[in-house]
Amino acid sequence: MPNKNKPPAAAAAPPERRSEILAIAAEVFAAQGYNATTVRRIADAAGMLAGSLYYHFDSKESMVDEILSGFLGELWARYDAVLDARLGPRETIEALVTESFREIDRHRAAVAIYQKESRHLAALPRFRYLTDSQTRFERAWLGTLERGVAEHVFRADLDVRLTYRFVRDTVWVAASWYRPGGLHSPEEIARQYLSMVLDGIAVRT
Amino acid sequence: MPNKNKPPAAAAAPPERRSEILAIAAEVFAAQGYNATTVRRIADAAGMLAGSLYYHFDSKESMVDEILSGFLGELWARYDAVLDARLGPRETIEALVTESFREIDRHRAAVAIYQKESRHLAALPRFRYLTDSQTRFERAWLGTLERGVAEHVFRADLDVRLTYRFVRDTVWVAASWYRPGGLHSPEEIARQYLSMVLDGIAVRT
Amino acid sequence: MPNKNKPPAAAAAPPERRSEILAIAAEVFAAQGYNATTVRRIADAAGMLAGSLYYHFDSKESMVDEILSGFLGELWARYDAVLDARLGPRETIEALVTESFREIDRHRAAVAIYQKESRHLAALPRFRYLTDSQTRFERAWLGTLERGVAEHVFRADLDVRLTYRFVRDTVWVAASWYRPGGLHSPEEIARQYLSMVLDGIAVRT
Amino acid sequence: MPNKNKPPAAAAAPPERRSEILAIAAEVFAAQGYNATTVRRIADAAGMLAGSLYYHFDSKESMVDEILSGFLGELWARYDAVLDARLGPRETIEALVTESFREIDRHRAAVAIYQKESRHLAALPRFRYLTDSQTRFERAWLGTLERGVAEHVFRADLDVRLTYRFVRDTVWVAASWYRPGGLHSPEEIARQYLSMVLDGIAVRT
DNA sequence: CATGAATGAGACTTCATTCAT
DNA sequence: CATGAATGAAGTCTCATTCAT
Repeated sequence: MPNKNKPPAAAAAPPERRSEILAIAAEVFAAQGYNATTVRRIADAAGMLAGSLYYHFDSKESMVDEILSGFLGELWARYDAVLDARLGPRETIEALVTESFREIDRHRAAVAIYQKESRHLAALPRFRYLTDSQTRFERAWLGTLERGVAEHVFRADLDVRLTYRFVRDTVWVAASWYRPGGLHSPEEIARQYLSMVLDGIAVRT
Repeated sequence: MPNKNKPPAAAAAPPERRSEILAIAAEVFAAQGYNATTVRRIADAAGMLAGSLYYHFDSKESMVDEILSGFLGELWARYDAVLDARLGPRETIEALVTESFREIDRHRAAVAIYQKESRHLAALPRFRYLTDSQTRFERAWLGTLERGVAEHVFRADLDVRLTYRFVRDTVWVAASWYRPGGLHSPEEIARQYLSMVLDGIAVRT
Repeated sequence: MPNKNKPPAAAAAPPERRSEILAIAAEVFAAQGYNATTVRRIADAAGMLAGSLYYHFDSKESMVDEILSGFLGELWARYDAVLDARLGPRETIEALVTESFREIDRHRAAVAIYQKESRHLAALPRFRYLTDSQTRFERAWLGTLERGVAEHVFRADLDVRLTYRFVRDTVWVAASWYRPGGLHSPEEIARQYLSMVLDGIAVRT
Repeated sequence: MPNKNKPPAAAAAPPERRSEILAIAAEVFAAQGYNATTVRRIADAAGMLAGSLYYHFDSKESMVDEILSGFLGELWARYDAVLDARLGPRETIEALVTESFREIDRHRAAVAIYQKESRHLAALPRFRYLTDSQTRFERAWLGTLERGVAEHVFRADLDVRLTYRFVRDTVWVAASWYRPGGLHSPEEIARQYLSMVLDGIAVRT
């Protein structure tokens, strides 16, 4: 995935500038949308000329690629840790949601891009991993919900598939309004969100 | 004469072809994103040449404009009817959510566009009504939630603003997966969704 | 030169509308320039749709053609009358200038178009008569000036060719500011102009 | 960086290529008219592709802008020098005319463009300076002529306003036929022209 | 005679990308 | 590493023109 033109330097000497530019690019992509973002805008923000970006990256596409695959790689490391812990359904959902909001906290821009551009990009062969990830995603969440229903932890009268969609979307869309360092910590947001989804907003009678 | 200075929303005798094209355009915009959609793609889908679109519309921009303002106009007619009925907080939320899903059913494409492109477009003066609408939107939902808390219908331990965001997003994001004529009627989806949000997915103990 | 699609009506029944439209077109061409004038603008001014113009005329080009050839036809009728009268050089110049300003008074728009678009249009085969006219033009004026020098009516120390150019341009450029029905009659303008060119603006010492 | 927000007239270190292209563009604009000149034609003449022009310039419009404002800037520097010298009316007219023909000699293309396109372009806000310049222009010439009449240097029986128009037009229209390096130097043309305007072409009796 | 709708060529412009320096 | 200049494909839009009704 790294640039093919790059000198074969060892990982010991990490190209500082590279990830710096990537972070800038992510921010701009998130703010303006991938298509609407010109390579020049990224370069401007990075303090260089458009052409100079091509020393570091193959193409605009490979920038988002790196941004998204980086984010998904990290996300799955956390998700897998949760899933491998074989907690109960409710606790699994809680952990997944919490990790999701933490990821939004760490990689807000990447998540926003993922949320907005996933569908377009998935059409390109190079981004097949987006679809793969979504499949795994669905399996994990849907499976947990179903397990919860089977174990009488979640209500049986709900359409599991529908519930999955609601939950999935709400978590990720949060990336569009979340601002790191704001009033709420990711854990606090997760708690509030879980409270709503698990127990409802209505007062119990 | 059909072009230039035509009121974007209404017309005494709506030229058949116009709304036909608009529906097609909405579909393509929703599927590919506004920026990524070329005028030629719309024309192709409408069975005409790109240039011919400009007999009916001033610009690509004015097409989305008409799509979005049409959708918002209709939406607010329904919302206002609900709000004017002065129901209780829970019933108001139920009615708003139901109307929202109905609107998704009727104007899926428009809602999807609204969801995805709102932020970019709102930067243009011509689309200021998007921001205005969002403000009214927030006032209506937030107000109802707050009233519910005051009247002990909704839980007091939830952050109302956060809850508003969760609810708002989830409803509209549904436009990205909803397919009219699918398994669930909008009313059924609303019921499921309300059940989750109001009472939670966890089994009561 | 008339439209080939026109019903073969006799000249006895002159198509009123035709010359009406032509006058409007001339006005717009003069104001905006031939290239910058769209066929729709002419149609607007004539109270019809762009397509409808093509019932009366073959093309935008044939409109200017008719405007210019009509103007030049009339102009040469007058010029020829003057030249055939075989006046003295000074009187000939006076008469030509006077007729020119009269023509500007009658066909201001056509003259302005001639002045501005002549060069472009002359490149097209159909407008060769523009070049022909200019040649005849030069012959008439230059000849008169030379005759005047030979007969000691005009100063011998002036470059005749240069003088011709100055005189020619000044007369026609007047079309760009002249407004029929203004303060000065064409004859008055001609008198002022001739006074300047023939006797100079300096006080004689 | 050469693009966007660059002062249209001056630059400390004028990029070679830029003014080269500008000179070519001026030539083409003058020959074919601004509207009729395609950006591709300019690019062809400059030996590049149409799109490449946009590295140097914002738009076709900003090219004429730079051409015209450059020309007017230089012209006014000369005119101001003349006016500040506070010569007599006749000498002032002589100096202004001479400077004008010199300017035509230096910037023939720009003058021709100014002459032909001034009116259209002045409608655009960006070209308001054209109107401003024309106002100053009128003030300078008209004022000098009036002073001349008051001082009995110019004939009192001439309409000053009309004379101003004749003189103004004739000088500038010369740009449409003048060829630098031709038979006559600008000074020679000015002398001939002044001789005609000041003393007339008729032999004194 | 005129309308309404469309065509098709071509205009200006944008932008990712390349490459010599 | 970065710049400056250019490429070439593609995009939005304009406009003269046509034609069935």
